[in-house]
Amino acid sequence: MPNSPSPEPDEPASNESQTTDLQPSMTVHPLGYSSMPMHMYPFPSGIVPTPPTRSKRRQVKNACTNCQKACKKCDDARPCLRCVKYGIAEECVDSHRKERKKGIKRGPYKKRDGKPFSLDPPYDGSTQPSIQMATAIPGASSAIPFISPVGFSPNLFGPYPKPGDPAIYYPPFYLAAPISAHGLPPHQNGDGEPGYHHPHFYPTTFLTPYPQPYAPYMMPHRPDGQVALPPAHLGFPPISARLPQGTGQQDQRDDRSEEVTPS
DNA sequence: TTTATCGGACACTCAATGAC
DNA sequence: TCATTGAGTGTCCGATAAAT
Repeated sequence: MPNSPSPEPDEPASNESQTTDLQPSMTVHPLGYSSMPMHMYPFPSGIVPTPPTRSKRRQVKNACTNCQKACKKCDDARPCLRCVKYGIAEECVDSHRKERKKGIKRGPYKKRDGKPFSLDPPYDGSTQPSIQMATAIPGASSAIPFISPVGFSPNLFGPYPKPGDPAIYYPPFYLAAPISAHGLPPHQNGDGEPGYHHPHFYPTTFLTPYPQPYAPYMMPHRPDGQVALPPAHLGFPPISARLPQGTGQQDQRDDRSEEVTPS
């Protein structure tokens, strides 16, 4: 049986770069996508980087004990999404990592034919990486200041950027107006209902005013039991107003809907 | 049909090693 | 001292089994 109905919306391995994954490719893809299937990537057809090279699979530094035990994808948040989904958030704790052995003798290293390799020609600034073509979407900008969700380290969304690293590109789909199943923004789809309940439009649930890899319903809870939400001045409706009713996540959305108050 | 299990491919870390 | 190598270890994909 295929895995499709699996409770884990994991990225399929088939979407990941087959190991042409020499070091340079590690920085090709923007962060946050590692937890999103490639077919959901917000690149308009024709702009999607081709051939469909898989991005390197990214791993969390430390999976929780539950995910580790289940051999399932975890995330950096505690509780992790999987534990929250399964209602075992209180059991979501970092697994213990063994200490690496020291003093192991290693044989003489062989040199790899001379020079450092590079898959890509040196970037001279005159051309844009194909992935950045997504900025061609009207109204979008790549100059989006990164805002970390309340209570979350910026590192949660990136490969631990270091000082001097180039700015991380976050695709404009985070900013684009959501399109409902009727082709209208939420609340305008003709029946007065939020337009986010069609599974074929699942990607729109990722629309969020700031870059983060979670669907809105996946927004992690803060220690006070509420969930971080974008500031109201960004003009986004409360998440509770644009999510399907009656899902397993409903309770989570409800207790944070009042978190957004116009300022 | 859904959920659980787990083998194994892949990713990551970092001490040992080698070049300068 | 710094860069490179590659073994050790962890993560999690995806196939399969079991449960419902």
